[in-house]
Amino acid sequence: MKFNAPRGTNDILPPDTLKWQYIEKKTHEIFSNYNYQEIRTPIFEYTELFQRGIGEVTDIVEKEMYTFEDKGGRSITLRPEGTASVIRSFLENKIYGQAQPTKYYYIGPMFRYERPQSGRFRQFHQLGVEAIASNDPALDAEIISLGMRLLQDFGLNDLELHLNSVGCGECRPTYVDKLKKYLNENKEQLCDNCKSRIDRNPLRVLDCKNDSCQSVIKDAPKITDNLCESCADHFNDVQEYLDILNLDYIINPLLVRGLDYYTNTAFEIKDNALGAQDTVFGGGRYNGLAEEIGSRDLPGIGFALGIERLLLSLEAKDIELPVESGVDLYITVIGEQAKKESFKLLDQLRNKGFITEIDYLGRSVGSQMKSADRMNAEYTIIIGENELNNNSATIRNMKSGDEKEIQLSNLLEEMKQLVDKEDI
RNA sequence: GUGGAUGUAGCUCAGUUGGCUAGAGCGCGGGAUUGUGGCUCCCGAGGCCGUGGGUUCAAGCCCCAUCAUCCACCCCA
Repeated sequence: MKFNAPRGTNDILPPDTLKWQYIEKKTHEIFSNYNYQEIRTPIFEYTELFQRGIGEVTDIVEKEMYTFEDKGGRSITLRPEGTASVIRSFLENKIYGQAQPTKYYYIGPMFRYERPQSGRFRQFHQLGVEAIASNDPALDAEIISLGMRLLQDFGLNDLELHLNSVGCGECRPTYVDKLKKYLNENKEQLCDNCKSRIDRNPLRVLDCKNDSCQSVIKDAPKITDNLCESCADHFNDVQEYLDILNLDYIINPLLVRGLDYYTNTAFEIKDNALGAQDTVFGGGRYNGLAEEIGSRDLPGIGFALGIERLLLSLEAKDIELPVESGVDLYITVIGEQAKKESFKLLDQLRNKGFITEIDYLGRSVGSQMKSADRMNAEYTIIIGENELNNNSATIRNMKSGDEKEIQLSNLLEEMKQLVDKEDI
């Protein structure tokens, strides 16, 4: 074995690709239904976009980016997430000049340099939405319900929705100061990691799993008790809209998100059957992002869903996506002459829309039948010397084993009758 | 970046205290049926035992290194 796929990357092979196609198809359907439109941005961007957008002190920017210099000496980074690119595109293309809000969705690969583990890869795939230029809490609820609707359509009904508000530029700094003060007072009980986080990123202390830290966190001031009036109102309204939609949620004041641009609403959908990486999708509002990477103050909200994690979640629950594989017809040939006749027939059948296959390995009749069986062929069309002489073909129903010989001139018509295909 | 586990056939895995040509099941190919799949039976192909060193008369097994995979931490999708 000479080559491996690079660490943390995966080949997606048949029949798994069918699942991916199904997910993509459903995504297009459902997102369209909510009137979100697809946007496709580059896989790489100038590094600075992510540094500014995601935040210099985040883990992503500090240690997880695939950054390189191109031949022109520019610093380029493979996108680690989708939102910064979408907002950049929105601003660059002056979409703000059109009727608002703008509702986009995207689907594609993202890249982060991390040690792979269950549910985490260096190249992974997200589908996500962004609703830009409105601060309406109804949109927060719409985004969340859209994600839940997608999961529901895949058969996932029992995932936990965690909801929080992380405040805004007004109230968060005040809260962070308060939290810092509290943490410093209880510093002795915190793990080393958290001690150093008090100054660097105090919100992160909140989701430390260390037991001793947990006991400190339990009585720490909660962001939800320290929101300014407008943030508190927004948070209440989001909950009200979620209630209207009958969506269950868990208020989780400890939920913080690792990207700097989040404001107000933050949410994660977790599947506790998943292990350490249990967030299937997560997102929130990012009212400060556009100003950070552009010059306009534009609100926005979105989520990103990890396709690999969605697949893991389905697997954990033994849910099979309704994907179909196999062929309608398999042509079994006996002899060189029959192969040549059949090759024309193969083409005609395919032109009529039948998924049709033939042997390319010169194998025995038995083996050809076996192949037909393995491909789940509905019918096998057998053509040998007898049939050649009669200008006919023998068709065999692979389920019942029934066979009959029919004239080649009637074959196309006959197969239309027998094979249930709506588009034929 | 840190820690733990694991690398033997296409896949899942056996392989004893180191001891002759390295095994099974499944899958794959052929045959039993000179033109018929699923069940059964027979035969067959396919292994630098992850890689490189070392110890030994002798290494799949012991030691070291290295690479890869998995899991966890950090953090996130």
